[in-house]
Amino acid sequence: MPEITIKDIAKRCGVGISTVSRAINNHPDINPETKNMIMEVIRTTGFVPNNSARNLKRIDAKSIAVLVKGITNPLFSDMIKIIEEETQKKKYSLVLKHVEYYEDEVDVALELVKEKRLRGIIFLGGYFYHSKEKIGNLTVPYIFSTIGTAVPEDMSRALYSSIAVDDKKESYAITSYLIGLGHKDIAIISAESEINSIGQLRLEGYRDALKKAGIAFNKNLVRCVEEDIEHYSMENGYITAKKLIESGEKFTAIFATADILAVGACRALLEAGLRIPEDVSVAGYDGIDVGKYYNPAITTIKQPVKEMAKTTIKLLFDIVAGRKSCEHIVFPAELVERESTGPAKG
Amino acid sequence: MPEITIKDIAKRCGVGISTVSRAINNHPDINPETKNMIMEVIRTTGFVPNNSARNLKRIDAKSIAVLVKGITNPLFSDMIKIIEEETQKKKYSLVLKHVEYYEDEVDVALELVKEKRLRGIIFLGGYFYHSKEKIGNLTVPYIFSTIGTAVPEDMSRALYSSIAVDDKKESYAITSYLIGLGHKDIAIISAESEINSIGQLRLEGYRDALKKAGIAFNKNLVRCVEEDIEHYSMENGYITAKKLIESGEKFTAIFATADILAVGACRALLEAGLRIPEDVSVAGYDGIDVGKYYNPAITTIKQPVKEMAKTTIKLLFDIVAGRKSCEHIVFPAELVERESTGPAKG
DNA sequence: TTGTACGCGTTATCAT
DNA sequence: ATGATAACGCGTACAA
Repeated sequence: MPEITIKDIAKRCGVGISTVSRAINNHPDINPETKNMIMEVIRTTGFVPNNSARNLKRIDAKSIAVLVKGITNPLFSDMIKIIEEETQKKKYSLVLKHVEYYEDEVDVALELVKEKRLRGIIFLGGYFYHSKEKIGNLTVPYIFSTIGTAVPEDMSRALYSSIAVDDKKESYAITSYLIGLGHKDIAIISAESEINSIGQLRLEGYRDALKKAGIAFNKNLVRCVEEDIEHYSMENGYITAKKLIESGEKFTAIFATADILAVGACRALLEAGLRIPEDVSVAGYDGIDVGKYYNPAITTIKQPVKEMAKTTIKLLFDIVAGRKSCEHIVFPAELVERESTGPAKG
Repeated sequence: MPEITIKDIAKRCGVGISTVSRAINNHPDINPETKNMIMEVIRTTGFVPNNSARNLKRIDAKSIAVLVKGITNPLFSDMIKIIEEETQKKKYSLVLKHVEYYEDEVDVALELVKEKRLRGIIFLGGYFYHSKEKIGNLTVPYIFSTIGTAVPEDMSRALYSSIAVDDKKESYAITSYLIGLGHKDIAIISAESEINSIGQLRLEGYRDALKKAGIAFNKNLVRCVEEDIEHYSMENGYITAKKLIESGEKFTAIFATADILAVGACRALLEAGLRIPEDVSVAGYDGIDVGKYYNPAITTIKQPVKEMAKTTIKLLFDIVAGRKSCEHIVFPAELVERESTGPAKG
């Protein structure tokens, strides 16, 4: 297939290549008439400039990228939307790239930087066990926005920026809240078992809260989701809660480490004939929409997604502009009491 | 920043450029020793080939793309996952591209084809009012997978392929189901007012069903979602249902044209002290997870997402391989009766 | 205002 | 097995 190029347009118009280029890129020094003529030919001929060739030449791209690991995560949608808006305001273009779960996000970033001449990168999701040397190759500014992610503490903090919620602390807070309601047998549904994962951090907060209250830790109340299906899914929350119920282990509350798991857990409880919160209280984490509209509405730790997104993009532009270097910002989350939690039974 | 290129590697290794290229691309005719040496240098030096340059040269890309309009749509996640799997099996690479709601998907496709040398395209979401001439510029095979999309009938059917569910028919089916339960005052919550949108098609099915049953059409029972917030969202379902309730108009059932709207509607009903389905029945459309786990579980029209995705990718590869030309496949959906619908009151 | 010619980083072709 | 060189399509100094 003979792809149509800028040369063909030039020939057809009886002008030079550069004139066509000028027309395409809205350059000032070009005769409006010739420009119109050229644009007309381009329209009728259906010519589309080849981006690869453009990127290859261009030094100045004015674009940043968001690398998302896990498009399924509803928290990301809101963040992306805000990042898009702010990026547009700055007259930058945004490259949104979906990273497969088996891909290394830094490798993907490295490629993308060369390909698109990026000025900066935002990492959304994924874990970050990246060697210093590899991440050192990343010559453009980057930020780990760790909603749903854990940044290992051993990573040199001067090397990167991060925006995050303190998972351990917030997890501690909601567990303490349940304890305050009189609950002692609190089950936890956790999504990951790897070290430094958010699942682990949230689990730690839970343990700390129990310890503080002098409640013995019962490992039978710690339930990890199924490995072979999507970890963060209603289905997995449902299955895991169902197993918990059928195990006969006693509990009066469940802390699901994600709202999406909480929904599934609620369903399992309801199907077992248990009332929420009269028989069992359920608390979630994240603050996504579904928790608000569920019946009963689910008590949760709400992450300030919008503020975090705004801060993320602002920080990135500050760094790009040389106004700032690395920063590590931790946002407080909010405990939202709704209908799914109440005093412990009896 | 002095970007490191293949030339630098060649110099450093004391070999020719082409040898380095061969090493990178796993070409057969290269001495394993030199290859190892080169790869080692590449590793230590952190060299990453420039994709723009590669795409510019390459004839043979073996890649296809999915253009998604509306990442929020949970239906798409499942489809994408399957498409990814199948694509990998065929040793193709997949380019996933998010199209902004204000962008023209065909324009984006046109660019992408040139940039990435695509072999085929799958359109997910979006509407398709594309002029023949414009879409005629698309020289590679493409498929409109119309889950959540309407293909205008006036489009020359020989020009494109499509995979779809008959929105009108299925909408007719679920409305008839409600009528069969004795409902006469059935409200509908619809998401779009544009002609040929799925919203409209589903509305038509609803009207047809009423007509068939001899029930007068009451325009006060047709409620369109708010324009200024995300159309397909729980929030919008909630707001719209709330307005309906407060209007005082009488109804015993609601047909929400998307499960996600149905969830919001349920919440509004429950907050108004109405019981589901005793006072009001609620039916959705789509068959997404949340409907299954909601309380009450929501009766719906379930789209065979996985089968559709499999068929889509299979058809695309068949067309790419020249085994087939255009096809238009309509899938039957399934009416799933759950807890949110019951006999009409009184 | 417009056209010519070079180079961006890579792969493919053709010698060697 | 390896190296030199011509494209790929476009932007841009520079010349006209």
